[in-house]
Amino acid sequence: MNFTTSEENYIKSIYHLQQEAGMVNTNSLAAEMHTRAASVTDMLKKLKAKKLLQYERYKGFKLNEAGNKAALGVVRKHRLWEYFLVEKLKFDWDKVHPIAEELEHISSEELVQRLEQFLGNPSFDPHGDPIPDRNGKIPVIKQQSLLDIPLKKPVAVSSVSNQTAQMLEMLKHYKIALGTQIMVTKKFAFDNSLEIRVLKQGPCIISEQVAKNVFVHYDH
Amino acid sequence: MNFTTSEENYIKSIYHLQQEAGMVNTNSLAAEMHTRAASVTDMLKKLKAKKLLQYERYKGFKLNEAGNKAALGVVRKHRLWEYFLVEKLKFDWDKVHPIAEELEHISSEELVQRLEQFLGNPSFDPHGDPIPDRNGKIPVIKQQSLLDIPLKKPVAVSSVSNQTAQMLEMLKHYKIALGTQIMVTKKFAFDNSLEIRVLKQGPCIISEQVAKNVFVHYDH
DNA sequence: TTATATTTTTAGATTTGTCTAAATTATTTT
DNA sequence: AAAATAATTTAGACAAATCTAAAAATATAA
Repeated sequence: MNFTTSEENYIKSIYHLQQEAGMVNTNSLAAEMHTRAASVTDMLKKLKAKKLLQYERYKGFKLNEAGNKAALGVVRKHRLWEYFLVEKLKFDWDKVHPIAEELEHISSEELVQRLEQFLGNPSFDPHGDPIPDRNGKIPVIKQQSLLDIPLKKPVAVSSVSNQTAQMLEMLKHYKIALGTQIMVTKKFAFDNSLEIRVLKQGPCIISEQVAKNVFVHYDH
Repeated sequence: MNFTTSEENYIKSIYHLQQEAGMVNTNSLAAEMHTRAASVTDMLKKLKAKKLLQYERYKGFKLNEAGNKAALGVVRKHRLWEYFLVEKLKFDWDKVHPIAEELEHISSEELVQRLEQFLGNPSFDPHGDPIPDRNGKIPVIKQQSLLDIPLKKPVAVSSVSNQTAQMLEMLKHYKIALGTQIMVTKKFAFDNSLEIRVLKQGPCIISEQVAKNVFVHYDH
């Protein structure tokens, strides 16, 4: 099946909202996509006609099997291109998202497979997000928010869930990147901020909002 | 200045027709782009409004300085991506054109510059066509059609002007690629076909139509 | 449980790029 | 130079994706 760029963008956004928020509705999708509720309704009809989602007017909607598969295909392309941009073209990891948003719509299936091979079949993109394989299968790792890590346990950063340019800029300032080793040295009950120690850096304090979006795994 | 995909495609086609045929008119452009003359007229008005070409109704049209620069930007992206596809992703040279047609519309200027550097600043794409630099400057080499080469002079293939899949498939069959060393051993007056000797291959005969599109330079 | 607020959908318009068919301008032929 | 032919443009329509404003359905609150 072939999709327009616009259809792919809708499918991908629905997929992400279903993952992260669980709850998707017309307005939240419109907000996510910086468009209007009426436009969402229009597209939902088209996607239903293409049998990519269940949809009854006023009753909500949800990707079906085919829709999920389509979404994973776009996510796969996006993350492979991000990996390419960072690892091969040496872009900073906080600059690649908008470019990958364009590249993810290039249609050639052979291109994606050759790109994947060229990159060495990576499992995670530069933000730590898993790259689905050609069958849509996603690798999993056990990871927890930095907020939930006990004191003095060494951990390594495995992904960052908030990927706004602002967030990534801030992490760069703290010298926190994927794989960076971290230890939580103090927790402040007042505002849930954390004092952490970044490997080879002095201690620093990060807010609850930052910590919530940094995911780590135990490092031994 | 930013252009739509459609605008870029028109600009690029006008540029190519101006190079190769010298003569461009509404119908030939429509034919080149597999569209209708009326659509061409519509787009010409838009491109004129954007000051990319001279155009007076019924009087013909021609890219101006800005239009030429825009065209060279698209050609540059196309050829860099073709180089990437063949050299890095190991695509056959006769398969890359349609994919590069999509990739050439990715807008990031930084992407193009990093890609160029990653590829080692190549001067020619996998079909032997010159890659404009970031200022639109095109490298030149002295080359001639195989038709015009005297007997027994060793030459190397430098480019192929007809880049249809059919042509490229045929050259692959003859084991002729860029840089391949060739010698013309006989010319037949009857149909202007040539007997040639491809390095490390037995002699073979190619038609005038093929020879006309194979460009070579002297090889010493 | 009626009234109010929120969410979602429809109706109708707009933009971009395309098309067909008819009209206009230019070119060629006799 | 008039008539025939070819090239080009206009007029009007259409599809995709979007929008605004209003209507309809659902959810929440008094």
